[in-house]
Amino acid sequence: MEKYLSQLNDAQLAPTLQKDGPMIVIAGAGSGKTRVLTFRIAYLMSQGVDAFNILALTFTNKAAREMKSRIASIVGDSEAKNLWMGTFHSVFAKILRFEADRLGYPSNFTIYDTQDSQRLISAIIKEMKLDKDIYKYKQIYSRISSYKNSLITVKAYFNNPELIEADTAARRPQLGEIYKEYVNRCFKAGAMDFDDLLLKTNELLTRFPDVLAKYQDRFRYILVDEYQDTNHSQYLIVRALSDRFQNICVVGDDAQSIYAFRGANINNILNFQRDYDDVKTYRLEQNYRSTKNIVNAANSIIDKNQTKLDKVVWTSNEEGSKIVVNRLMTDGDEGRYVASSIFENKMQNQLKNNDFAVLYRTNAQSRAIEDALRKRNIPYRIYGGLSFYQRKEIKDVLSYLRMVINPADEEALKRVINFPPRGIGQTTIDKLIVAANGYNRSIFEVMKHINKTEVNVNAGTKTKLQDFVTMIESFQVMNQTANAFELAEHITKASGLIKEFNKDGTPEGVAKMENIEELLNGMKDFVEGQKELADTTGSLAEFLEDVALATDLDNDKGDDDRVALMTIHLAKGLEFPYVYIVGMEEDLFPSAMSMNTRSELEEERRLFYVALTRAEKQAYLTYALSRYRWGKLIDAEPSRFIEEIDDKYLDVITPVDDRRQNPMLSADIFGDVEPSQIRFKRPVQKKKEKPPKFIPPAKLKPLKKSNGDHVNLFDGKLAVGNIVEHLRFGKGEVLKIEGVGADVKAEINFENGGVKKLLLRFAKLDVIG
DNA sequence: TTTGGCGAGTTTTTT
DNA sequence: ACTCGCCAAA
Repeated sequence: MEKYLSQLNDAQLAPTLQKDGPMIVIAGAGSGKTRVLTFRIAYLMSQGVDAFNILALTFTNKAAREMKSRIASIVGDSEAKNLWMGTFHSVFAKILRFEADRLGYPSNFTIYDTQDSQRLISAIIKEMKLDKDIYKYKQIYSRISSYKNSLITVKAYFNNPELIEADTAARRPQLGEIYKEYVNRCFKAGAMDFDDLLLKTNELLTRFPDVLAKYQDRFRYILVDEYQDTNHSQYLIVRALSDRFQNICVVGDDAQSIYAFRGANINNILNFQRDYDDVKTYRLEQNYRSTKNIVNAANSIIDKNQTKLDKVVWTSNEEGSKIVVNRLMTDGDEGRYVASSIFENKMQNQLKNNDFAVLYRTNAQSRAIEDALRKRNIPYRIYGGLSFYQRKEIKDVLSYLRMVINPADEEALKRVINFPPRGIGQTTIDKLIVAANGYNRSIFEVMKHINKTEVNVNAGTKTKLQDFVTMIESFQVMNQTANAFELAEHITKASGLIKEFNKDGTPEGVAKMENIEELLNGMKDFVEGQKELADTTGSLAEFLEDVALATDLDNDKGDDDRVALMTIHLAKGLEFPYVYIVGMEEDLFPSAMSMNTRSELEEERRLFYVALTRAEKQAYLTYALSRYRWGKLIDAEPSRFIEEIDDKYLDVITPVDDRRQNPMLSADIFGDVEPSQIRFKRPVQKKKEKPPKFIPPAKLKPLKKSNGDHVNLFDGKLAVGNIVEHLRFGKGEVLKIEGVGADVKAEINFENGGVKKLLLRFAKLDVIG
């Protein structure tokens, strides 16, 4: 052990060696907090603490895995095996499964993801015949979510006139009723949503003192990473569990608190000293990650925040290069700049792709970067966004699997009962739901005993329902002998899913098949991987739980060399030699939705702090003067955060007074103003079209006249028209064109010289002449 | 009951 | 572009 401890500096050593009692470690960015956590756990074990008695809560399951394997390399595999490490959600999901009967849940309960929850809420709103424009399901979901995270149960809600009044004032008096029905339906479906995993854990620990005592006794040493991002629900769990032994070690950085929007409460870290007696406070202030320039620049930003703990992060690393700031004309230019800069850096400094990360505020920004990287043949990987497991075809397969484990699962049932189509329509499903509510049974049970019920459907439909039940039950039988992979493979065939996706041989269908293929391969790996680890079973139920709680980072095998693209939120805790922070624009970063209050703006500033402190050697900040948002090209202004950094840390390569390089910036506009005063002003500028790009056959619709870009279409045959709207969304773009012609291959010549090739399919036309 | 066409929304961040 | 919900026609 000694030889390991010698790797720590004095500041890191002190918290590592404090065995007992409550302690908080305020750890600046890059100060080695993971190291402290790892060595502290190893040290506890070397002091005779049983791994069985240690609980460590981390931010991602991947972080937990990595830490565990490092601990294993110090204390040995067999010792480390009994450690409980993972995210709040995954650890307490396991405990809840074990204790489920206390709460009246089956131990095989489903975990609803956000989409499942939102669909259920949407269905309830419809059933209650409420106006969907007032009761927007997404808003209702986030309202219910925040109630749950504040431990406001349905009962507590109805006992709180203020809440009812607030929702009534917001023209949503039925919110409580929706909440009540949602909770009921989840319960009957044997399902918990993400927030329930924490809420029900709290319920379990409060209602059953013997259960509380059991886990208090078990988890004698508790460590919590990223404590600044815990919400009220998580806070109470930690308090309850640590209450008996008070051996609680929390690690965090108030400057990196970025999850207030999902209920994280920065006061949890600010008030820790108040919550426990004799708290020892440690500070890790030496940064080992970044250059002086980056550390100092980051400090100069966070200084602008009022709410913070005293802490001075410093480093003895080299000075390093200044932070490069670059202005581009459009988001496309921004992408191309990032791609060529990465390319040059790679060539000049012999770097690998995974030395680079591109960070952005919103997932939608990844597109322009992707396009540019692809053109340059630079391999990349996007983290987050729509995850693999949320794709339609994957969720369809998973829903069949969920039905096998928990046939009461309402959302899974509704997805697959008529997909592929088997003649069970909406009317029938509605009747089943009504009956299920009436009998207080699950929909599946009602279907199974359809002949004993009063459900009014005709004989043909009854047969179809029974066939479906029989099919699911046959899968359940198979699940007793076959492994998860074999079963899934069988289900994709037997359910008709494969036939459905192969039916028309479209590229989309092929892509979907490939995804299903990938899912099956993943399951195969899972089954084989679990065989080697004797402690787990590799069961289907386990696979589904992993899938429900896995983050995108967790799936990263880290074995391929790619540039990382991700949101700043996802980048927390990671580090890269070269970091590009793109979209440094007002209304984008800081987000337009987060500038109403000081605390919101301060959270955005902390987010910027997190982004900048990911960089080890070099950081780049870029912004564009115009950018496609909501499908439209809009003007943008540089982010205030660029101005907040002290100039001496910056290398601004496109100063605004450099009019030679930037013909767009004309003298008339700036007049005789000093360059410093005009720093971030920019002239009004004409829209600029994207360079030529081949797009596959486009759907073209005649539109009513509007004043958009004027272009000519031409072809050997006949096609004339105007582009009236140029939209970009998701991964593609649409030209809305008004014109006349037949099905023709055409090119669009833009006035600035660009060319687009199109197949025009005019559906409805105003024929001229 | 199914199917296709139409219109609306998408873009704040996530377990 | 893509998904989702709604509507009318088959």
